[in-house]
Amino acid sequence: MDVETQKTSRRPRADSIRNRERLLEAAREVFSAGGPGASLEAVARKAGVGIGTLYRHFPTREAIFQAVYRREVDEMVELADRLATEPDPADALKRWMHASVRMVATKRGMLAALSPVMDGSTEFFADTSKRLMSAISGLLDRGVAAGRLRDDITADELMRAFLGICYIPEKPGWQDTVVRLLDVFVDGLATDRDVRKSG
Amino acid sequence: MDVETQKTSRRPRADSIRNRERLLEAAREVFSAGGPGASLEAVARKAGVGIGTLYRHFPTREAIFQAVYRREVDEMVELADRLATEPDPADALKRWMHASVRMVATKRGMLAALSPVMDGSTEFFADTSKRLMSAISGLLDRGVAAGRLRDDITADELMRAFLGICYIPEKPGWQDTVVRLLDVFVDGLATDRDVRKSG
DNA sequence: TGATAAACGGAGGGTGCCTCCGTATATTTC
DNA sequence: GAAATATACGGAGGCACCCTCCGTTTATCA
Repeated sequence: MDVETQKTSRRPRADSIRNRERLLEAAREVFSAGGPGASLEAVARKAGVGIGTLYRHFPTREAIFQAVYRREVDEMVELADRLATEPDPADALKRWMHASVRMVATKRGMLAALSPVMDGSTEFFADTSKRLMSAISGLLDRGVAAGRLRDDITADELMRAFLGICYIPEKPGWQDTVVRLLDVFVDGLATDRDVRKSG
Repeated sequence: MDVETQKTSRRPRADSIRNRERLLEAAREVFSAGGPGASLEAVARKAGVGIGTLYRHFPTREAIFQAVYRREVDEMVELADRLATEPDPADALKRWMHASVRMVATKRGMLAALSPVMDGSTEFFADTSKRLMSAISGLLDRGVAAGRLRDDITADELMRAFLGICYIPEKPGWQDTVVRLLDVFVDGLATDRDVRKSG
């Protein structure tokens, strides 16, 4: 089962790896722009490969959605790790949320497209949301340990609040509103009111 | 413009009215079951009319979505009115939210399908959300007036909290979780802790 | 430098989207 | 009650997308 133990089989072909990469990049762009109605044939065209190639790499619509989503989550987790060195935990939390809002914004349609098909992907979402959770709780815990953030809010609640606030019907200025509300929320989390200067 | 003043033109044909009604009913069922991927031809088939008839009544995909959605909102508003006679305002609020969760649950896919197309419908959503708002604030105000609910939460905030809590990735037991969280929220709204018995 | 496993591309059959227009019928008029 | 006509109806047709299947191409291995 383990890839490392499969010495007997050939190693993956270079064009296969390259095309998979191109497809993921193209899908990210197409989904961002087109939302749920995005056509898989458009993705293949943008990637410069045949439609058959797309379907070999990602047998179902769900598979390619998930692959792109997983990549987004990776970036959010990485950003959280990078922000772990920030001097001010509340500020780090704000920055992480701001960046994540941008991702949620561009990927909103994708997530919307995903939910109806999620019957078989419960475990996939359990996994990714666990990773998101540990990213968010890393930032939160550090702030609590430093005595800079309240200790009566769990990472789970923080995530729910984050997603809930992001879930606002879009109108002009949408993202600004969300960012402001999130800042207010984090200000409320802070034990020290001085964080309010930023925004 | 007013229908009543149009005495000069013929009155609408009976079959037209009947078919429109059938289409709306069929659309409600198909969208509930199938989500955003639901086919308009399936709606026409279910309604027992030709596809052309569907498109004459609802020229765009958006139009039929909106008509169904408007009907749902009507029911939520009516329910709020009916609940206005409940003795316990907090209980009325809980009941309204429970029923609304059920609607959000079945219509989730529909709403998801709507958001990407919402460019031209900003004013439509402004209208319906205004009506939802007055329904919710009716229930809220009555509780505040009776001294049974806190007065520092606006209807707008209540609605945002309601929608935010509803926005949870679905997993088994999903709706139960939402109902419980909503109850907790309303309990928190109550000035008198005794309401906690229900649920 | 072959041999060949693996990947590639795109034709093709099916479905849905939406338009258009010839046909059918409900309403009105006489 | 019958003719006139405004109105609505149905579905064919052209286009895009979905997904499968398989003949062709090519990267790897010996």
